[in-house]
Amino acid sequence: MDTLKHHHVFRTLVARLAAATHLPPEQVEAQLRPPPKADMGDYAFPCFELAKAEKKAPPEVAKALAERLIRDPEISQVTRRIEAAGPFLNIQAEPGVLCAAILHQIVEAKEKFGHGTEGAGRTIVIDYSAPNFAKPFHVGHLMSTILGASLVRIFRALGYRVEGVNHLGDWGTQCGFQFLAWRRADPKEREEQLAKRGLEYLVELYVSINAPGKALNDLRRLLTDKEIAADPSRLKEVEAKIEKLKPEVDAIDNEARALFKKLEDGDAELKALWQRMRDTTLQVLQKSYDRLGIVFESDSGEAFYTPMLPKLIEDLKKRGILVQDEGCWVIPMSEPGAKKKALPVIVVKSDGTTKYETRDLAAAIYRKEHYEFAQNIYVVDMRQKQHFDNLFKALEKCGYGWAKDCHHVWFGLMQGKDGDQVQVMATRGGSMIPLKDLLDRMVGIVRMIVREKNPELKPEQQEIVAEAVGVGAIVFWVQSRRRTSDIVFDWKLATSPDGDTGPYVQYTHARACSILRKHEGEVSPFADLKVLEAPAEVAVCKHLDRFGEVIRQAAKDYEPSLIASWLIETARAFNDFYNQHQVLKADTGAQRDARLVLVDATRRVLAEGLRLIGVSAPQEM
RNA sequence: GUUCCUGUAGCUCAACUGGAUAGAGCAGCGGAUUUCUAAUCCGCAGGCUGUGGGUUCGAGUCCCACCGGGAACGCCA
Repeated sequence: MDTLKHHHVFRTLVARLAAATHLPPEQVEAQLRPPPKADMGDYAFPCFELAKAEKKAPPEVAKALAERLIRDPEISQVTRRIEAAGPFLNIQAEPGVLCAAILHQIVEAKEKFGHGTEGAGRTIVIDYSAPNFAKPFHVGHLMSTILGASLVRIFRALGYRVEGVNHLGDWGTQCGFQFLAWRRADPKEREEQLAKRGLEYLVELYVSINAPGKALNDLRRLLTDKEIAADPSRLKEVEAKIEKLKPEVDAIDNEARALFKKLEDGDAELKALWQRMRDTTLQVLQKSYDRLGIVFESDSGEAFYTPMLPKLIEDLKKRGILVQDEGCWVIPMSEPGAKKKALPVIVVKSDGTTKYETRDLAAAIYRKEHYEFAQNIYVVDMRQKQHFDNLFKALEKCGYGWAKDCHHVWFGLMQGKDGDQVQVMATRGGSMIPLKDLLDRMVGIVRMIVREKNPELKPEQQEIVAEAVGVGAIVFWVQSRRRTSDIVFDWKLATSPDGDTGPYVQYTHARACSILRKHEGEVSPFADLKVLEAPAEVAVCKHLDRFGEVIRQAAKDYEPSLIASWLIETARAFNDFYNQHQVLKADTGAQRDARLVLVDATRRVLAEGLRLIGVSAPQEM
């Protein structure tokens, strides 16, 4: 399964350690880890389990093991120091040998270093981004979009065939709201506005038609406010306002629902309008995807699956999986023995229309038939956890064993800060920041820095760098936290160019490229890499060595942030090396040649790591 | 009310899935440039890991309770 290839120093240690302890090599490999501090050594082996098996104290076992290994001729060729430190066995590899072993792997594998073939012949479907029809692309969409696109790249690096699907929210009652707003607008003006402002105008329509509904919600929220609840006169006032507003909101809701039903029933005029609105949306989205370097294999949204619904529903009814409940057709979710009744999944609403659950069922089945996936992944925020739990359970109830291959990769919410109030960014509330604004602002900040730091760069080159570093900074910011925590959007934090950021890693990469550029020649393939013995050199190599392991962990946990933090650590190690040692003006030619290999390897691996998380790597900045 | 996330330095986050003295960045203070890019590097300071119990050789990590923050709770998506 795990085809991670280790260099010969590591392999030797595992083999000899396994022989000395009589443990299976896999177990030794799993336990062998770097100690907390670099001066303790390169590898540490905890002796707790071994001690348990031998019924001895761990420090005693560690000591005996150390004495044994020191006398092992194979081990002594690759190690400099082996010692017991309490219950741990610490091993320092022979520095030059270790550096050479690691760098040889990179020189050989080039861009493929760290990649794997464990996914060969298997397909993964990743459903991500999925913005809604006729709504703006804002910073709230960043998480799914960036996380999903990154997972696509990571799984491809491990040999999987990956199908990225942009499951557009282009069907449902919301379309009815959009149509209603369109109908209420002046026919001449709406054409002009759509031609001139495109998506922006559609968003305006959507916000305006939802304004009464939002006002009603706000009023209802006031009812639970302690201060108001305690004051009968104000409470009455609020209740009166609600009563007054309710008929209007109900009317809008009913009309919108009716319009959506008409669309779903096949009304040609609405279908044409729908197509125009969809095209307008996609056209604008494409600009953002281009800037982020994202390409989807499919943009089949919810609408794509609607033709499959009647047959699916008929089939489920026939098999007795769908049952009637309060006018709806549902899949019951309650387990026979459970004490609490779980709510059923509604597949057909009482007015005969379908829900997004219906389309998600059809989509999953279609993907299984069409792609034969090994995994079907949904990159959607945590609010929909229950929805996906239900969806997967429903698939199971439909008799699909592959339901277990479906995963909801959830993430925390992007929240806006309004004074002390923290709330989720939403289109309805109008509190969201368009993605374009955020990217433009960051690019602007970077543009100023480029002009200041690198004035000899040609203006058009400066602009390319500003775009790459600006967009990269935002992408890195999103990727630099674990996906499970919420983000409170803060302009200052999101757009900072200093510290543990994308620009830091990009700058490090550019520095490495700069050395190679100044070298003006080939990096010698015959360099004697064993001369790389300084602690800073060894530290860089050890970081590079971890790349493959980090990619695999990121794939296993669906957590690209692991690559982001590894990039920071690796860049830091390289900058430390850069500060301490000269490359082009090294003391000896042998040292220079070996360090050039190190610089070249670092440059390669950093660029690849950045690519995997969706950040570009300019050669100068 | 039920369920699910979350709580670590002033702020934003890590901690290799139960291992050694809990680490980075920002902000603050002090240093390093006759040098391949100073968008860098080094040092100082900053902590009862929300609180209380439990599990064991060992807990930020697992279990229970409580407190604070966020979210979901069928005919929206």
